[in-house]
Amino acid sequence: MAGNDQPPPPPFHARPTAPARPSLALPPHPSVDSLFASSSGGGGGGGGGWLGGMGLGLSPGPMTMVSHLFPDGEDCKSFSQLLSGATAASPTAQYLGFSFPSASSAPERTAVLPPGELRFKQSRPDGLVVTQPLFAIPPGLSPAALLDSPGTFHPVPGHLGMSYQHGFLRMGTQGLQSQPHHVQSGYASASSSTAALSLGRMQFPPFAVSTSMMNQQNLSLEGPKIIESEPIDFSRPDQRPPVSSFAVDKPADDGYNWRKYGQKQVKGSEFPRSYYKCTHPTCPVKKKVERSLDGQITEIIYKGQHNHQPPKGNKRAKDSGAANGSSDVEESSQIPLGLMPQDPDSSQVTPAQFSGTSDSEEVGDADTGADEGDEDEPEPKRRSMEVMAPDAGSVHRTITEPKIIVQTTSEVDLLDDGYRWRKYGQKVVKGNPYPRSYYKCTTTGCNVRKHVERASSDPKAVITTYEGKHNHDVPAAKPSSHSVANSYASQSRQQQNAELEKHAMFRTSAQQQLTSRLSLKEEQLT
DNA sequence: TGATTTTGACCCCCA
DNA sequence: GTGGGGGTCAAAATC
Repeated sequence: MAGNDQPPPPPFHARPTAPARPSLALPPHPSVDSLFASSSGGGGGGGGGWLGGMGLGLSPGPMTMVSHLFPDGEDCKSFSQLLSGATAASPTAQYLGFSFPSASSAPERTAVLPPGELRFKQSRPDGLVVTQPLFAIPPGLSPAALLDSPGTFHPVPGHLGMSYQHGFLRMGTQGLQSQPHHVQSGYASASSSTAALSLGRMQFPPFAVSTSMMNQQNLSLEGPKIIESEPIDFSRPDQRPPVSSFAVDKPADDGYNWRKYGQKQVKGSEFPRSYYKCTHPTCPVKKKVERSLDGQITEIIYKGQHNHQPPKGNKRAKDSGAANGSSDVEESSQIPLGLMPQDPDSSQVTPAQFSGTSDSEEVGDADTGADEGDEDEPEPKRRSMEVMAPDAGSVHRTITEPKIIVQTTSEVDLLDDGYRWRKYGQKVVKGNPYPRSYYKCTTTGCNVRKHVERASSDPKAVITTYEGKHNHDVPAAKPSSHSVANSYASQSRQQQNAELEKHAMFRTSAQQQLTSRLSLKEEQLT
């Protein structure tokens, strides 16, 4: 009995946790390009619909991108919103350092902070959309909680730094929503992972981070700045920088046009499931998409096989391409967020396909150069390739996987994070005179990697992206001139590890797959 | 006005 | 046979 007989779905915070569902999204169509051809039936239509472009060529990029920006006068409680606002208009916040701890999938989205520290609840901003600069607050971070926490969010004057990363920010914001939802879930959603938020000198404990932040490719620094200024009182509308918004509400853009014909709260899942049909008259293909509150696609299941070619020059593609200003976001909205670990049960994802994922992490580029020649291609497109390994299959699954830690290291030792690393790659990225470097933890058996990227405008501004979780303790401390910085880093590490430790048990097989694939890739490189 | 989304209701499968 | 749950329909709403 569905529908009418069903009692209204319980509030998310009350919903039962769902088991981790490792899966990989494989659009039924092999054409990578089609993935990016913005299509999807989305569009016009009334009602609300899809929040942002889900990844996978997708919209809220798999994430639903939402478009609310802080309405004037509205009491903004969303930390992400606050940050977004600050970022957008206030130089003060132009250099906010975010530190996202590694990769383990966070089974729960509530990060318990030490007494006196911020407590990031499961709440996720509900569809925050900022034009730019976009600031990403990982889903799982409770803006409300953050702000409500006494004495927690007080940027140190002159140290309120924000990593001004376009791509990353865009990605990150994709899933943000304006209204925080306190979701209590034990579901090890791949869409979240622990992460440490670093605000200036403040090291916030791990919190859930959406996979939307996982793609390193978007981590390019564009004009990071460190500005000395008074802390912003985000609670004051008058101090909130103006921000514009745009709405991105569309289903996964995989080159085909889809029409949503239903949505339902599925038992056992904390996320609503949307049903789409290919709009082609005779095409039987359908797909089910589950999205998390922050708009991220947590799962996509394709059913059937297209019996036609992807529409060319579909409306979506045309529209998205023309979008001014927001086009960037739109574009990013189509970027699959984070890793799309292969479904352990699926044999449809090949290593090559997966490499696409790595590609998005740049590591892939450095390692294999597989994307040589694609450099001129829009990153979102390349990124989508990772996920889209469209194989006309009957059922494909996808699930986002958090995994990258992004942290600006203006105040933290650029490379000395306590672990030992071996540089295995470096790459010069277009538009950035400084090469991106790739490191691998030297500890045997540890597959953690990190990618260090310097801002083109300020070599001191670095984004370190961690991938994976250390399976060992921090090596004996080594002398460092950055004692202070390291103390923060150390503290952060401890918190991260503690959190990771806590989440370890929830690690999904998907992540294991990821690890194995990374290993494979590494082997291929060597 | 047409396309698309929303959403309650209905249908069907299965334990 | 019954009820739960997933999938689909279709009117209404929206753009």
